[in-house]
Amino acid sequence: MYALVDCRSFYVSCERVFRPDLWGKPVVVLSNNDGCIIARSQEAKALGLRMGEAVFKCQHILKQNEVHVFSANFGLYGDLSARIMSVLEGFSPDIEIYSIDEAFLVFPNDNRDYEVLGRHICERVLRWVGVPVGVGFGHSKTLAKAAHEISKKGSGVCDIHQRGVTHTLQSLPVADIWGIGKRHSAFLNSNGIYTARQFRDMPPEVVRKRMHTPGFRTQQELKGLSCIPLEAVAEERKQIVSSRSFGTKLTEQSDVRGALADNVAVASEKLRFYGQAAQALMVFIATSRYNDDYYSRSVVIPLPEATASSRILTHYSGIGLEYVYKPGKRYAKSGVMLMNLVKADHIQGNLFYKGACQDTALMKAVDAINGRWGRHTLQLAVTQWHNRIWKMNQNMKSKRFTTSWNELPEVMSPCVADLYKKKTTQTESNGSFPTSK
DNA sequence: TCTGGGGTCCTAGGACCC
DNA sequence: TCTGGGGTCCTAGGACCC
Repeated sequence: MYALVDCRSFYVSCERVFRPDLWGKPVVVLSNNDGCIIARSQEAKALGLRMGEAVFKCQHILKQNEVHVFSANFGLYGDLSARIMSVLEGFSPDIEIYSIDEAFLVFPNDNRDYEVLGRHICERVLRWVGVPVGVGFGHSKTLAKAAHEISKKGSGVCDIHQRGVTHTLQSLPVADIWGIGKRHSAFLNSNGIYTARQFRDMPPEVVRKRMHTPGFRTQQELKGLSCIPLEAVAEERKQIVSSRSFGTKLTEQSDVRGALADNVAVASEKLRFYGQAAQALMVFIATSRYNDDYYSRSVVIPLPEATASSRILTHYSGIGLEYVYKPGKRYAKSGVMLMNLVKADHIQGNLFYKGACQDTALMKAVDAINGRWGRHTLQLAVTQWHNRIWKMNQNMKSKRFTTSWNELPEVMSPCVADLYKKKTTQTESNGSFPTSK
């Protein structure tokens, strides 16, 4: 039996852990640069705020309804996610961490009451971490996902077999099936298929012909035949991307070069963390896609030898930039993609290339120092970190409550709060600040 | 004026091999 | 006039996920 555990409005719930006063109030979390909405509380959804909506377009709704707005704080979300996953591991050793806010668990298929189990999971995660979750059960991952969809409208827990699969799939729109995206649901709708049940009962040859292997697998899964196995051990990464929109549009090549160097620093740190090296590097830059003169170029640079050195990768990113940079544009975004990844201890030498220094010891030292003192403590001079004008806008970011000693939340017990009040009134005149926390 | 970031899998078709 | 059969590798583009 598969279980899917999914956090409710995950980023919003993370913010609420340290702002319990925001329960029941409309809250949204914004993308990097505070550009658009990427998470909404139930109350915010009810106001008609849409996923991915540009902030400047719905500013009036946010203001009128006193919506609480947060800049993205991915460090906080990642840390709370890790805590939730470790709680879930206590329920089953067979776990696949599917995304930052979702995990699949596998349980023996016996006669136990799975909805009771589901409620235990919800209670424990809420009590131990503070984030509400929902749980769906089914004999395949797709059925567990479907059960979870249904659980959102009810108590937060659903065993699709207990409720009756056919009956449940009948109430699920085909577009809400895991693996059926926009294109396929439009195609299905145009052929009179609106519900998950109708899709499940379509002739398999038709599904295979029009939606190929992935669509066929999804259909099999809805019949209770598990085709998508649990991936308990994460596969090796095939590519690593780092890209960022700039806080302000860039026109100088040297600024773009600095931003690219930072993209390389972020991506290659991840690369080294996974013990991998890249055989090729893609560089891309773009102006705003919403402008008429949208300009976007990319170039792939094969490297003479696989590497994980930020110094070498930054060098090649500069060469790539020469190819794609066109003067006179207002650049909005840059990025790098590390490709054709191999294990760092299995690098194939190049017969016609003398081999560059891999900087292994240097990178190890850089990562150790940055790990201890923060990502931008040591970096290449080309980044021009302290003069960067591409800095992200993040004007409403919460603190690093769980990952920085200097930003621990302060808690006051009621009796201390009373003392604090008294002291504050007493000392207001001379301005000295009470120290009790 | 202002609009995010990071991934995977599958297929068709071209280019090549014997 | 008539021109085989069996394969691999690579890439671009499409579709999907969070």
